[in-house]
Amino acid sequence: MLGFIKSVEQIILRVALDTPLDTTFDYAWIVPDPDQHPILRPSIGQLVIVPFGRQEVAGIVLAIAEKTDVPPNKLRTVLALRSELSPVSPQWLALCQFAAEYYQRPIGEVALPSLPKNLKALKDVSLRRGLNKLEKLSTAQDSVPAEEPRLNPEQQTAVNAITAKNDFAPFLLFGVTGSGKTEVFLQASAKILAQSDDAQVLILVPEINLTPQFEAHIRARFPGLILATLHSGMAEGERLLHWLSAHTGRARIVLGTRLAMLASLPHLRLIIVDEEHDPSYKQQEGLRYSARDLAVWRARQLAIPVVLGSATPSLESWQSARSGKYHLLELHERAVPDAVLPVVKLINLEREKPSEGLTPRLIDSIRLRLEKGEQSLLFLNRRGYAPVLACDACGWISNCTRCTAHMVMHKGDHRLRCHHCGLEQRIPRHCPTCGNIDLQPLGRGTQRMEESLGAIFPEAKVLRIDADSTRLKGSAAAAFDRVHSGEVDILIGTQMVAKGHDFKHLTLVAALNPDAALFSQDYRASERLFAQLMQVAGRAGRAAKKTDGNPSEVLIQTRYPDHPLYHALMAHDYPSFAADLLEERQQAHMPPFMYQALLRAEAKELSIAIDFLKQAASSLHHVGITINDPIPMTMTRVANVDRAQLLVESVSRPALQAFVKEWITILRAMKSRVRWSVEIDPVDI
DNA sequence: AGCACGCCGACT
DNA sequence: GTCGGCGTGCTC
Repeated sequence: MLGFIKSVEQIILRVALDTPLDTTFDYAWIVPDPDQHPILRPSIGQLVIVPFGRQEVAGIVLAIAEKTDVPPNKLRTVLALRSELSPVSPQWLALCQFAAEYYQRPIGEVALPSLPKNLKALKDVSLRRGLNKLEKLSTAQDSVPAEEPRLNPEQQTAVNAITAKNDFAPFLLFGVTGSGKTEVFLQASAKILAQSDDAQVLILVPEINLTPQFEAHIRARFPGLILATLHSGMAEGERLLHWLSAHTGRARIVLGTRLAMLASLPHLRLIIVDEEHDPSYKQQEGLRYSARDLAVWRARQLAIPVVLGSATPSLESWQSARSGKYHLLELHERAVPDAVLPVVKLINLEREKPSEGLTPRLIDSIRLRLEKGEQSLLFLNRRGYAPVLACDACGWISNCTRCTAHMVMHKGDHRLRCHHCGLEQRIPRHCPTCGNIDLQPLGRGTQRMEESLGAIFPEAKVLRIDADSTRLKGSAAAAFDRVHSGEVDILIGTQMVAKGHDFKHLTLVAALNPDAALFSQDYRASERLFAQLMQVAGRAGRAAKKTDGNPSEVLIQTRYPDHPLYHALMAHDYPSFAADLLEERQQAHMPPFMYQALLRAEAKELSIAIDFLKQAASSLHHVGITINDPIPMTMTRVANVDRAQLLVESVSRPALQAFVKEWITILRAMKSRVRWSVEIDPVDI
């Protein structure tokens, strides 16, 4: 009897769980009797199901120990070991560990949310199903790979540099739209994949809409390869399958958005971040990580190359390239056949009065394109019909009752809608305060523009692409297809239309009202505006030269035609624009010459949030750390919650890290009822 | 974060 | 009489 009991061996598993509690959790694992079962020993990186309070949750084994400090009456036993799933690698755990420390969150809150839900399910049926499906994925392929276009010398230099050595090497690939960055990505990938028969390449794009066309490129070029895609728009079953194919090493190329950065990739040999400047690489909730920054860390850890590509790099990356931290690869020419840079012209709104938001010159230009059978793209970064509804008689305006924001008029479904909290109501028939029935929409959104265009050009096919018109799954792709097919004459859209798509029949691009960003509170607004306009301008430029030798045209309606941003844009001169901004940033001690952390606080009343931040500000002082005054956020109230923030700065990243780490401990101990969070390297301030 | 327990207000 | 509000306490 005694002998039998002695043979039951217990070991301790240290497990990471998805909870804000900043610890790991110890569980007992009873090693089954080796006489009856094959020896089943858990290993580090294995997925387990454990009891946690009254719940049962998934966790990851971080360590295995002989004993624990947890009192025996509290120690509970692992419910199940997902041994059919190979453990995640120590390198992947190290990536999560790094992200957890850098962004000041427990590791479980990094590692577990990055796994597909079906993997973490209490029952292992979906995992089994996924693994079965994976088995059946065939690599057999009979189609012939599309031919590799010849590279121009600059592209060739870039490919050679990227693939030159088996070591960490960060590259900034700088080149305008059409300069052939994609081709560099594809051929560098091809080389890396050819170097070993298990190598994996990770390619990140800023948004879901861009995955299909990149996917098409990859499939054409690598027909025999298993490609996994990872983005937030996937069904859970599909996501599990793709994640598994990456994790097991079967997928050789993984294409995805920001969240793909945290995929398990055991044989990762190259990371590519396309449009690296794009703000969507920064997660804006939960763990607020920068996928681009993690890409560079992960590449260093694995001693592999990483390529950041952009026509308008982030100032952070540009500065790193200037300082020699990154290797700059430049593509000057438009490598795509028949492509020339579009001509950028400004239309002075002070001199040319617009009607319905369109100046006569712009209307003439659109008409000209219509007559030639070419497409026009109008860029207006404001969805809805009108940003606000107002009463002329008493001054009432359609403010949201829960936010510091206007409710936007949406004409189609006859509603006022707050874009921040989702509050909706019918458009009132008369003014809620004075009863006046003549309510006026103020300003112009894409819907109203669409309506005006229809009236001015009744013969033209007008298509609107924005978040509202593409709400249904697959409708965005369908809309873009209609543009590609040439069926559409005039395209009106928000920033959704600015990214990625090359429209072959497009020869006119117009920015209708970009000025607002010039004088924004947010010092990054002009950097973003430049990138956005450059990007939207890049949509044009193929068809015109082919037909009549004229380059495509970009028209910008502005009240500030002398603004340096527009001049840099006309000259297609990102480097001098960036040099000016960097000079300003250095003078003003702003990023990338300064590191920042932001403490945000939310409360029912602003004063409560501010008081909390004041208390936080005085709770800790370090040499070399600047603590600014608490300020209400620009949009103070969202969904009936008041928000304020406190910026902390330092020229030293480690000093800032150390400060924040200690600070968070103090803030937790304050036991305030205020909801707060700390963000490292914030982008919206 | 969840989730449960716990003690006070307006309802079938 | 109870359904349910959210305060606070705990999670190996």
